[in-house]
Amino acid sequence: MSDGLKTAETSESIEAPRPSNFIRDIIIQDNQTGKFGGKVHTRFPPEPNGYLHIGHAKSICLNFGLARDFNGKCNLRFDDTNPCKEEQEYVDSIMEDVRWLGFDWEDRLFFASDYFDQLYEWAIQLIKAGKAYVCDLTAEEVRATRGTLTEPGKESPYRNRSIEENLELFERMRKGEFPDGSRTLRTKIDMASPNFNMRDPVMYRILHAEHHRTGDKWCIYPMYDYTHGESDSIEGITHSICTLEFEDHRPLYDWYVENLGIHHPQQIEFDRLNLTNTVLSKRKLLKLVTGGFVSGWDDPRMPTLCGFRRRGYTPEAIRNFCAGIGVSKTNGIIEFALLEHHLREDLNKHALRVMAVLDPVKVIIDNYPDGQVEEMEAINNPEDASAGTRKVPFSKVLYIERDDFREDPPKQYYRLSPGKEVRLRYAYFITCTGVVKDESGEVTEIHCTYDPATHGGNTPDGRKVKSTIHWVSAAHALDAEVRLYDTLFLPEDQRPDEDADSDLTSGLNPNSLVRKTARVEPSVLGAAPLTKYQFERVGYFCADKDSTPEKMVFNRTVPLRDTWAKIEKKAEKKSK
RNA sequence: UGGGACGUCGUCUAAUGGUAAGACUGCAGACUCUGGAUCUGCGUAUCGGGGUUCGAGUCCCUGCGUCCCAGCCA
Repeated sequence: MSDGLKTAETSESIEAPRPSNFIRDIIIQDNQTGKFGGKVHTRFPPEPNGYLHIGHAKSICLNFGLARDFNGKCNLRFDDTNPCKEEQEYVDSIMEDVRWLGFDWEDRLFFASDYFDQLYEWAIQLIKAGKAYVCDLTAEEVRATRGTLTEPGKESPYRNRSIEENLELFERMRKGEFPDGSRTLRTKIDMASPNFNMRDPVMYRILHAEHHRTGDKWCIYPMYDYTHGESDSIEGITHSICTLEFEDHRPLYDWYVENLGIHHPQQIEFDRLNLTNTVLSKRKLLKLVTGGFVSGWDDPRMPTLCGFRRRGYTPEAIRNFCAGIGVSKTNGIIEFALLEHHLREDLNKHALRVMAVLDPVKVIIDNYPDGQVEEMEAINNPEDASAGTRKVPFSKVLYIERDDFREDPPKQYYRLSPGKEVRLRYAYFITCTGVVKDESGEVTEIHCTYDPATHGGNTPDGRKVKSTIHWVSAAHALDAEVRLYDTLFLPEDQRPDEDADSDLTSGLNPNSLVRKTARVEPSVLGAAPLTKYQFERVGYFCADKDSTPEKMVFNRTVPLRDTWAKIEKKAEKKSK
């Protein structure tokens, strides 16, 4: 069956097969009927008024992915019709993020503003056809005459101006003879339509504002509805994929290309991404940045692509996530855990293992020679033999994780405790012989003995130990700042995006960022920003852009799954 | 209460008139020099009511629920 998908000849790629979805079905059908001559041409059309977030990633993967899978093309087009909100900074960041995600628009970088001249010509064409008119009503008056959900609107008193007068007025609008908001060019359709978008929608508004690309060439700017379909048409787009809220706009989209008599792409709507405990609305993200609630668009707690990148997420993980969630028209919400699943899956395969202690307590190995240092061989990535091994210094005084020792161990706890033996990863078996405490009762030193025969962590007598813990040599470890992230919003609020005008600030998690000084094995010294590690038994970390050889800084990308924490939590619940 | 769309495990997606499947989550276990990874097992779903049909998640009727629309934003 020829369904337009890559055939054996072109699909040598090892990428997982993509599940079908209703949009692929439409394309397959279009290819069979020859609707677009078998061509598939999509576009990703961001407005440059903010940074891209994970929701955009879904659209990017969809549009570029469809083009790739059906041997088509995908354009990058900036929908820059509103000079008041759009900036070059956003254009630059969007291009960087699309590339980082792994997609390439080749030579097809476009701007809706590239089409302003053509759009203007077409507007004149519609005026001449008696299908558009200049309206002198103010914004308030237009609103007042638009009607309601159940009542039709009223026709504008200017609706039946002569074509000549409309032409002249529109020309004078363009020349800048009228102040902002004093007039609009409106499409003459139907003020009684049950669809508001058809009640004589505005095509052009007067805006004496400098545009980031066209400068002061224009003081009238086309509206989204008048611009989008024509831009698609100009670029030869076949399938114009957008989110559900534009469903009501489709009749207008169709109206413009039909009445202009130009190529008619097919608009298809899909469900936008919602993620639990995450805010994706542009307005709210902007507020988080401008309100100083985060350090910027790339704050590692932000769901922006640059935020995820800085946090240590990989493009592969995000792409796999987008492929995994599917595409439909159901308005749902994806659990954040699914994103983390794909993240861990990728990081597990690629991140270098290293030992770091986040909450250190001193261990002294009483029978280990003073001043002796041994280089222990450690595996860099058990999932990837080609990553090789490294040497980690070992000595008499070490740090281990405070949580890896219990003076009074609960049931099922099999790490270090008095009289118990554990393995120090890649080093020796040690047995706890006693502790030293301060006045407050906190353990300050754990004393142990080691078994010299267990060098490297192996036993000649084959004896087993229940637990292997990580460590660093006190004299050799680096002090590094680690930034531990939790959700930006209170964990119990699964839908912080739901309420359009929620306060935001009251729902913020005060513990979303915790800084600590960790002790890290020396091999990480000088790691470049974005270098990814697994701090063994703790989590995945990534060197931050603030990191320097003098002061290393690591972001916790995501913790490792912690089975013990679960067991303990359950036991706690039980005892209550 | 006008119009547009959508209702399948806790979550997301599939099944295109013919055994309701997969992933994530959860639970139980195996294994392990990471309580990581891996492996095994378990569990839960067709919004309700009618109808058509040998057979309905799928088609028809009807009810209910959810989302979107009254920007000179996109």
